[in-house]
Order: sequence, then structure tokens, then C-alpha cells
Amino acid sequence: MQIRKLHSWHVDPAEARDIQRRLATQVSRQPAPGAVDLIAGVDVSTNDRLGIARAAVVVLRYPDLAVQENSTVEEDLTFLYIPGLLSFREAPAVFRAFERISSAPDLVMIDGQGIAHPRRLGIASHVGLILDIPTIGVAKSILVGRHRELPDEPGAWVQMFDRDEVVGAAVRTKRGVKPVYVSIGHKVDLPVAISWTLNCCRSYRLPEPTRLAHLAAASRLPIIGRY
DNA sequence: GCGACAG
DNA sequence: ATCTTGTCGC
Repeated sequence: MQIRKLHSWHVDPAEARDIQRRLATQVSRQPAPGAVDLIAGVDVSTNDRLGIARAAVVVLRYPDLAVQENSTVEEDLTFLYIPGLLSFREAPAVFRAFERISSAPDLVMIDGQGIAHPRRLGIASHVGLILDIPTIGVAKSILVGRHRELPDEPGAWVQMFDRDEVVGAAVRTKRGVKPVYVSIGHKVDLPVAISWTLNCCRSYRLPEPTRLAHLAAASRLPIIGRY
């Protein structure tokens, strides 16, 4: 798929935060109409010792969730991990991976926050905006926001608040385990983000797109077999 | 000023 | 994120 433009990633943290505040105003929190046949999962693994990021984009067909395509690429790391600035570290590798897929996913689930972010521009929103594609942030832990306890029942969810603003939802995808933290990335609303997350869950805490992308980014995605 | 802090 | 096997608990 074609990437419109890349940003300059060699920026200092203060400039990065400025860019985020500017881009955040362009994020769409409304769902884009259209059928969803292909869902992509995105994850990045990093190795500071080697200075390398490995990004994986795994495209699944819906509803069977069979793997249609897998693009895994490596990219030099040029940015430290700073809470709130994750996309400046990991997104370049993600864009590289997207350049090498032939199909066009209708929806992308990204490991990390969407608007549940101090400046409302987590990596899921940033990537969605640049690619101009609907994205959902599915994080394993919280960056900002608080929530009430939620029932230990698959499908249960509660809103997450930053101050008095709803920034996402804690979603129980499986009994007896921590919830995942779902937020709008781009071109979806919160109900849509939550329902697609649940739609894509099988036997694990993480929805299949993100779970398989994580395996791929860690080079643990077998060509054959049940996993 | 102090603590919190996606991956 | 990453270093990493077996073990404890539901």
C-alpha cells in the first residue's frame, strides 16, 4: 500500500509534543462507513542492544480470522522510548511494514493507545491519521485514564476517564485476566472500537490481529499450525 | 515538588 | 520492549 508522506522523525521531545498537539486536531472520532473484510494487526518489538525495531503487520480475513498476509520488517531505532512519545520510536517501522503489503485492510488494530493519551495522539491515532485508515488502539496497560472495576465476564467493559473526558474503555476479553484498554485510533467511535475488539477475540486475552502481530514481530508466527 | 508513565 | 523454566493457583 502507498504511504502519502513520512514525517521527520529526528525531532526533539518538545517538538514531538508540538506535532502531536497539531495532529490530534485532525483525528476523526466518527466511524467511516463500509464493510470490514480485512483486519490488520500491528505490533513492534524492539532490541536496544542492536538498535533495531521489528514491525509486523498481519492481515486477517473477517470473520474467519485466517491469515491473509504478513509483512515483517526491521528498521533502525532513532528515538528513545519516552512515555507519550512511543509513535516517534515505533511508527517509522510500522509504515515500512505497510509499504510492503499488497492488500488494503479495512480496519487496523494497533498494540498501544489511540486517543487515550496525554495529548490524544497515541500510536494508533498517529498511524491511522498518516495512513488515512480506520484504526483502533488496543493496549495491555494504561498510559492515562482511570476506570471503575468491571465484571469478570467476557464482553464486559467500562469507560476510562481522563479528568472528566472519556478516552477509552477497559474491556474484558477473557475471564480471569486483566482487561485490555481500547481507544479510538482514527475514523472509528468507541462503540465500534469495542465491538471489533470483542469480535476478534478467540481464546486469548488479546484479539487475534494484535496477538498474531505480536508473535510475528517476535518471529514466533509459524507458517503452519494452530496457535 | 512528587509520583506516574503505552511499548 | 527485553532477560526466561518451572511453578503456583483458579
